[in-house]
Formats: sequence, C-alpha cells, structure tokens
Amino acid sequence: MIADPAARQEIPDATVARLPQYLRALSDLADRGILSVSSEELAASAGVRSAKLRRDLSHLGSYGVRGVGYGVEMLAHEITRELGLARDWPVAIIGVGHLGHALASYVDLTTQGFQVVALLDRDCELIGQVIAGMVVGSVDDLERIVIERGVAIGVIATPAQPAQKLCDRLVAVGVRSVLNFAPCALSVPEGVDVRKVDLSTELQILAFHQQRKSPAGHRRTPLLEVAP
Amino acid sequence: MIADPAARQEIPDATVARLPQYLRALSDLADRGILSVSSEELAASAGVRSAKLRRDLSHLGSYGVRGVGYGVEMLAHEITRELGLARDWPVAIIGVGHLGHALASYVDLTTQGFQVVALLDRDCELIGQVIAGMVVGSVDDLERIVIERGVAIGVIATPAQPAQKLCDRLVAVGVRSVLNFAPCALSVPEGVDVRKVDLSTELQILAFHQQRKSPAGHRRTPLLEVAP
DNA sequence: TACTGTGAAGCTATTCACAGCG
DNA sequence: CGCTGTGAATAGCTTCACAGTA
Repeated sequence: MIADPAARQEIPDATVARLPQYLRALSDLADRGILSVSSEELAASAGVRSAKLRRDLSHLGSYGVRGVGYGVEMLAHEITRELGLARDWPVAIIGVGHLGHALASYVDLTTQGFQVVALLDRDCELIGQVIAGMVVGSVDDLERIVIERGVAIGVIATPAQPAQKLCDRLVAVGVRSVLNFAPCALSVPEGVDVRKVDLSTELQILAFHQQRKSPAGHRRTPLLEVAP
Repeated sequence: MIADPAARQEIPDATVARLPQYLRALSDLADRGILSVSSEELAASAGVRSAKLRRDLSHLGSYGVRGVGYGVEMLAHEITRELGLARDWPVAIIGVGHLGHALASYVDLTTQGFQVVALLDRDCELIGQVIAGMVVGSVDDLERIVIERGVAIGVIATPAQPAQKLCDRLVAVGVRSVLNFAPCALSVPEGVDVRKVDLSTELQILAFHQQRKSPAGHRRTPLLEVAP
C-alpha cells in the first residue's frame, strides 16, 4: 500500500520482535562499508528466511528497490525511527546485584537509544557507591528519582520476592514499560507493558529439546550423527 | 513426526515455552502448602488465561480431575519429567564477565535440573580465580573440559565478536544446546538448538510500544488515552 | 455442582510463488 | 534480468463454549 506519511498500519508483534535483529545486522553491514543489501543476504545475516524478512519490511513501507535491494543506511534509519530509538529513553535499573551490575555496564545500551539514569538498591553497602559511572541510589527514593529523572523504562533485576511491589511503585509514578529479570510473573494494569527475561526458562526449554535428542542416554556420544 | 515410546504426541513449542512458568507457579503453591489448584487459579498465578492453560496441560496427558482441579505435587512432577529436569544437566558458562558471573551465581539453576560444571574465560587475570565455588578455567581448554565434564548445554556470555567461533567449538565436541547472550545471531548445523537472550532487543521492543503510547511527546502524560 | 478436556471457530504468522517494477 | 512486494495457501496458536465427568 501507500504506507507511511504518518499513516500507521498496525505492525505485527512478531515483526516488531525481529526489527532489532535486522537493525543489528544492518549496523554490521554499515560498519563493513556495504551500501546495499538484498533480502536474501540480510535475511541470512539475521538468521531468518528471506520471504519473512520481506514481509516484515513491507509493514514499514516500501523502502526497497526492485532488482537491487535495500539501502543499508536508509533502512537502518527507518527501523531506528520505527522502533523509537531516534531519541534516548531514560532507564532505571532496580537491583544492583551481579545482574544489575552487568546491565548497568552493558555498552550497547548507551549507543542504541537508551540511557541509564538511575541505579537503585536496598543494600546500604551499595548505596553511594559508583558503578558504571553512576552513584547507586536508595530504593526508598524510587518515586522521587523516577519522577525527577523522567524514567520511561524500569528494569527489575531483584529477586522474585520484592519484584511485584517495586513494579507497583514504578507504575504508580507513571512508568509504563517494565523489563523484568526477576523469576516471577508481574501483574500490571492495562496500558503497561512488561517483558520478561528468564534464564531458567530458557535453559528449561533447551533441556526439553535436549532430552528428546538423547532419549534414555546418560552417556555422551559426541561425534554421533543423528538418525531421523 | 514419529511418536515415541511413551505415546509422545508432539508438544507445541508455544506450550513448551510456558511449562517453566507453570512449574514455577506450582512450586510456589507447593511451598504454601496448597495441595490442589484449579485451572483458573493456576493460570492467574502464571499470568495466562485458563483456557490456554488447560489446552497446554492437555498436551501432557489428563492429569486433572473434573470438578476438582489439578494435584499440585503431581502436576509439578509431570512437568518436571516432561521438561527433562528429573536429571541434572551439566552446563558450561563461557565468558565470566559481569554477566557470566551473575549466571554462575544464579541459585535457581542448581535447584532446578542444572549444574554449572565449568566456567571458562580468556582473561589470564580471571583464570584460576574461584567464582561461585568454581575455579575459572582457560577457554583454551574448552574441548578437553567439555568432554571430561560431560557438558550438555553451553552458555555463551561473551561479546559478539568471539561468539560464533566459541559456538563452533562447542558444537564440534558434541554440545547440541546453546544459550546465547552475545548480541549476534549464531549459525549452527541441523540438530543443534540455540536460544538467544538479548537485553537490547527486549528494551527496543519496549521502546516501540512506549513510543506508540506517547506519540510525539517528550512530556510525560500518564493519564492520556490513545485515540485510534 | 464445579471443574476439566476438547471440537470448532477465529486469529496470527509463515511460506509459497509470482506479478510487477527498476 | 533480478529483485521486491504481496495475494493466496498453509500452518500454528488462541479463544470460545460446552459436553462430559468425578
């Protein structure tokens, strides 16, 4: 269709979830000085099939050139805009254990549309320390800090037990996007998005498939080829 | 494809991905001494709808009792078995930066069907140090260690650059399940499963939806309703 | 009665295959 | 010609609604 002036057609969730991968692949190509790429090549870089890639991109508008491919720079720019990464989103990380520390130091963030503006913890030993260039604040000041610094996205990197209450407090002061690393489901009112990242869940899914591969085997058979 | 010995019907991927959540909810209920639970209650704990839960569980068999509900202990046991968590899977973590450190210390793992049997890094400063009760080994010894310790699942917690090569080495010595935290796609031969966890991707998906909530706004407008 | 398990319907996502364009 | 963008077909997932059962 004649997409785009500001004419927003609904973009499918499955497509949105893949746009970051395409963006990453495009950045790599740009770094290597490549100016143009076909759906076949870009799909391979991102680990999907080309028909899927073309369908996904078609939801953004017609940014390809038939017979040629997609302009790397231009497509990257469009995806960046579509994902809302043209501006910097202020992020607060709640819980500065090993994981919170890792997240705070994660360089990709600062270069990709996000800025960590607050690190909060409950532990008096941590409060006041400088981590990744930020002073750790007290979780008691959560409401004040979130409001003062205009936090848009909250990252919960605490144990399960305090997670729901912390989430409620974030939502109460206007945060409508939460990334949850705590191993529990969070309930939030309509209009608030929660995404969950869970190491255990991922490993358990792998274990399920692994089990199917080695039905009764405790024995490792490293160089055995699988018979279907 | 071919159903296996114990009358295995293919369990849908979407269902497998939710079983860990159900298992967690059941563990919580068990801890609180609850013996029986309805689909409605369990679904609420896990954050899904009851029809979906019942459909999911129906793929495992008929473990519910009409008019009553599901036995907490028994259902937890069935899911544990189905996911392949009755035994302990040996896990190797490659890359002991902040993230690898966080993963190594993640208690849930050891109590839920996994055992971290190797921590590997490239950095001479780290090699030999004890982290979470384990001596960090050299990534140069990857092949020997993976074979000696029977590693079934490899966790890649390095930067993007070395990730593909490390993955290839894991696969070459028989690892067929990989959890990838590096921000890049990994390509693996048929028969090897890769799951990817990517903080940036998750935040970018949140940013997309957040942007739709506050269309042109730099201003925070918490109570504004969107007009279609 | 109060619940599960499931046929049937509806919805979303993926893939095929090719028309259409540069 | 070579490639994109997309109608049409297919596959997979979710939800409804209720028959069936302890």
